[in-house]
Amino acid sequence: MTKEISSKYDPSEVDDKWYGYWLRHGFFRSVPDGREPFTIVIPPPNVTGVLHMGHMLNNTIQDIIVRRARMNGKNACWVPGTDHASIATEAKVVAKLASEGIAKNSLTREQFLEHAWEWTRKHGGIILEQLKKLGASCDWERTCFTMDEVRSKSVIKVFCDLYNKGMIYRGVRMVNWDPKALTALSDEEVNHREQNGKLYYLKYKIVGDAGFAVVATTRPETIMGDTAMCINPANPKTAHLKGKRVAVPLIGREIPVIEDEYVDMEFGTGCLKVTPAHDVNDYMLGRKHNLPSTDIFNDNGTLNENGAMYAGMDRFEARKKIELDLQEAGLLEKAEPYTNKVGFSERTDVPIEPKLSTQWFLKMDGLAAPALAAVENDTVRFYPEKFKNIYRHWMSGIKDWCISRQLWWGHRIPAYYLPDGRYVVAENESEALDKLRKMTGDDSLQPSDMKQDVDCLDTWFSSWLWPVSVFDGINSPDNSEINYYYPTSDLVTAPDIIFFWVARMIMSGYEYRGIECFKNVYFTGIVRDKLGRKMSKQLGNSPDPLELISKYGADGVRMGLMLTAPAGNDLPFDEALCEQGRNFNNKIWNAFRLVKSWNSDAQIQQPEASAIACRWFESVLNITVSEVDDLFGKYRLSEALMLIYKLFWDEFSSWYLETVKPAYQQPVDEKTYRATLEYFDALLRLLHPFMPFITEELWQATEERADGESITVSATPVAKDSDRELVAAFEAVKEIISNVRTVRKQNNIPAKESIVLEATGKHDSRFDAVIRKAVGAGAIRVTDTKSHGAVSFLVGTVEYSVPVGGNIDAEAETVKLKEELKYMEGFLASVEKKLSNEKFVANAKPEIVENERRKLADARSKIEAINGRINMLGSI
RNA sequence: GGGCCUAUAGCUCAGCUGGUUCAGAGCACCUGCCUUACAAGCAGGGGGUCAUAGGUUCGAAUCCUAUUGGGCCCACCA
Repeated sequence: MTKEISSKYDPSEVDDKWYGYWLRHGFFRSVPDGREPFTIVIPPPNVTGVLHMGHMLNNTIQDIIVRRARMNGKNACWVPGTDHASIATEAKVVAKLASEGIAKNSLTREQFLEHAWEWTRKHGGIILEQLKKLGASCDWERTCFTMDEVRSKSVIKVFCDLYNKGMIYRGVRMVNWDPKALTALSDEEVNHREQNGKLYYLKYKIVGDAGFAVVATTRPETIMGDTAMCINPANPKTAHLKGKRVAVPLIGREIPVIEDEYVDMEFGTGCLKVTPAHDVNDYMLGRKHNLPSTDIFNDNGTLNENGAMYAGMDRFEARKKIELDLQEAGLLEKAEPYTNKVGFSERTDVPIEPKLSTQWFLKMDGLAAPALAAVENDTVRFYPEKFKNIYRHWMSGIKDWCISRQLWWGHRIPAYYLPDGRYVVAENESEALDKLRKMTGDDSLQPSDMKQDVDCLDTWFSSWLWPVSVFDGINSPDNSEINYYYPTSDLVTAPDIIFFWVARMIMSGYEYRGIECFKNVYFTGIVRDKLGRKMSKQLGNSPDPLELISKYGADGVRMGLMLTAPAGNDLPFDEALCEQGRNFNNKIWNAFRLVKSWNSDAQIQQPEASAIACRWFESVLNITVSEVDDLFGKYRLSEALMLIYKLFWDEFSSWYLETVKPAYQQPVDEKTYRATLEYFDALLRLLHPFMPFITEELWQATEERADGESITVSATPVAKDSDRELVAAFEAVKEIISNVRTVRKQNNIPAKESIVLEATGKHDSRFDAVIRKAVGAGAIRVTDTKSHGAVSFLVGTVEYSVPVGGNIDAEAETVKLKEELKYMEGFLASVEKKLSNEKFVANAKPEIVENERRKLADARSKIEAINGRINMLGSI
C-alpha cells in the first residue's frame, strides 16, 4: 500500500464489480440439497413500480437475514418476483392511454390487455434491477410474476377448488364502490378519514297533516333514493309520525314512515331517511322492512335518471345544488357544521360509494381459525410481538372477502355463463363446456353459447398464495421444491399489509399445505422524513434511493437505514444517517490501508503490548460474536450492527490497532501480523450481511483469493471461549489511559514529554506495556509512597498519580478531591443505611446483600485513599 | 365508539422476569489537535429529578391505578 491510494473509500466501481462477480459464480443460486433450507419469499413489489425507501429498508433487512443464513451454512433461498398489482397497474395504463386520447371503454378487453402487457414489458422488472444495486442476494433464476403461467394457473385452480368446496360464492351485496376506478373494493382497501362536512336538517312534509318531519343527514343528494323514513317506536318525540306517510322534499314522492329500534333517539331529530341503495345500514333496514331500493347513481358517481332534475350531475355537485334548492323551497331547516368519517378508496383516494352489486366472495371463518391459532401459539412468530394483538383483533371479527374486481388487468374469474344466467366454475373453457352440458343436459351447447365472467380477481387473491405458488406447490403439490423449501423461514414486510397479505398467506398456507407458510414475520417500520411525515410522492419528501446509493454507496445507505430501524418502529430517515454509514465505510477502508501497509518480519519478537492486546482483542471479539448471534436470534438487527460498529471502531481501531501498530515504516512481528489479519477477516465476515460490498472488496484484497472464492459463501465467525476477566481488566486500563491523557491536557504536558505514572500496590501490571505506549509513560512505578506535586485519580480502588513537578495546583486538586469525597461519603451512607435495614437483609436475595457488603468495603477504601491524598496535598 | 402500543439526554433508541453491568448507546453539541491509516479523523468534555400524580415494596425508569401527551388499528350511527 502506498500513499497514492486515496484515504477515502470510493464505492462507485466496487459495488457493480462484485455484484457481477456474485452473479457470475451463482452464489445466490439455490437448489435443494442435503443442507437445511432457509427460505424467504420477497413481498413482490408492483411490477411497474420503482424503488422507494420502504423497499430499500425492507429488502436490506431481507438481504441481511439471507446473507447471514447463507454464511451460517444454510441453503439460503431468497425468491424474488413482482406483483401485477391489478388496480394500480390498470390505473396507470388507463392514464397513459388517456394522455394519448384513448378512452378505455373505446377498446375491447383484448386490445386493452395488449396495451397493459406492453406497459408491463416496458416498465416491468425495473424495480428488480434496482434491487441489485442495493446488493440483494436473490436467486434471480427463480423470479416469479403473479401473472406468469404457473402463478396464473395456481390462482384459477385455487378459485375452482374453493368454489367446489363451497367457500367461494357469488351474490348481491352492498360493496365498497370506487367511482373513479369503477370497481368494487374489499373492506381493507377502504380507509376512513374524518371529514368536515355539514349535517343538513331536511323538512319532509307529513302527508295529510300540516307539519313537517325533519331528518338530519350528511348526504342530502341521496333523497331521490329515499324509500322510507324510519323512527324508533319507543321515541315519544316522533310518535306522532307513526303510520304516516311523508313527502320527499323537492320531488314530492311519498314514502312510508316505518319503525325500527335501530334508530338512535338521541341523534338529530330522531328521524332517519332510508336509502337502501346507498347506505349499508339503510340496506339492512330495507331488507328487514321489504323496502324497494332505488339506485340513483351511475357507476362513475354521477346521478342517473332516478336523480330527476339532477340527473347527470356529479354527486358532490348535486349536493351543493340540492342544498340551494332546498333552501329556496324552504325545506332546509338548517345546516350545521359536522365532522364524520368517510371511506376513501385506498387506490384512487376518492370517497367510496356503498353500492349494491353482484360480486364474488370468499368465506373467511373456516380459513381464519387455524391462521389465528398459529399466531396465538407462536407457530408463526411476529416481531415485534405487539402485532399479535392487531392480528387477533382483525381475525376474530373477520368478514367475507370480496374478491371480484371490475377490472381487466388481472386473473379473469373462471365462471362461465349461459344466456339465462346459469353458470359453472371451471379451470378452462372445455371443462366449462362439459359442465354446462352436463348441467343443462344439452349436449349441443357450443363455446359460443357461454360467456366468461368479465370481472377479474383482487390482486391479493394471487399474492396470498405466494409462499406456495412460487414453488409451484398449487399445481404440483408434491414436487421436490415445495417439499424442500416449504414452510419458508422468514417474512419481512411492512405492517400496513398485515391483513391484505400476511394474514391471508397464513390462511392459504394452512388450506393448501396444512402447515404454516413461514415461521417468523418481521414487521418493519414505516420510513418517515425528519419531520415524522410518511414519505410520499405527493409531498416530494422521499429521496431517490438510487441517488442515495450513488452518493453514499449501497453499503452506506444500507447502514444508514439499519442504524435506526428496530423492528416495528417507524424510521425517521435522515440523510445524515447515510453519511454515518459512509464514514464507517471509510473507517474500515483506512484500517485496511494501515494493516495492508505493514511488512511483517519473522525475526522480530512480539512486543509485550501486542501480545496482551491480541489476547484481549480475541476475547472482545468472541464476546461480540456471541452477542451478535443472540441479537440475530431476536431479530434485533440494528443492535447487532451497532455492536459490530463499536467493535470495529472503538475496540479494533482505537484500542487494538493503536496498541499494536509499529512505528512509521517499521516492520511488524509475524505473530501480531497474522493475528491482525485474522481479526480483520473475522470482522469483515461479521459485517458482511450488513455491508456486503466493502467487505467483499477488502476480503478479496487482504489475501490472495482464487476466482470463485467469496466472502458471501464464507462462514460467519463462531464464538469461542473468551477471557472475561481479561476484558474487564482492560476496561480499567482504558480508564487509566484516559485519565492520564486528561492530566496531560490539563497540565499542558506535551505528548512528546515522557511522564511517570505511580500506582498503589493493587495495580494490575499485566498491561503496563499498553499503558506506556498509549500515554508515553516512561515508567510505571508501583509504590506506596506517593510523590509530592502529583495529580492523582482513582480507577476502581487503585490510586494513580502523575508527578507534574511544580505545575500542580494543590488548591484546585483539593477541591476536586473533596467533591469526590463528598459523593463517596453519601454513597457510603446509603449503602450503610441499606445494610442496617433488617428488612432489606432479611428479604433481599443473598447475593444482593453480599454485593452491598462489597460496595461498603470498596467505598471505605476509596474514602481512605481520597483522604490520604487530601492530607498529602495539604502538606505541600 | 371499541381496542392496542408508547412516553428515558437536543435527536433516534437500549434498559429481559423490580436491587452499581442503573441511569446507558449512537448521532448531534462543546474544547483542543491537519500527531505519516483515517479531519468522512484523533483526544478530551458537558448533558436526563426516566411525562405527571398516587399506590405496592426494605427497595421502582422497571409492577399497579389515574391523568396528560404521541402513535396505530378496527368500527354501519344517519
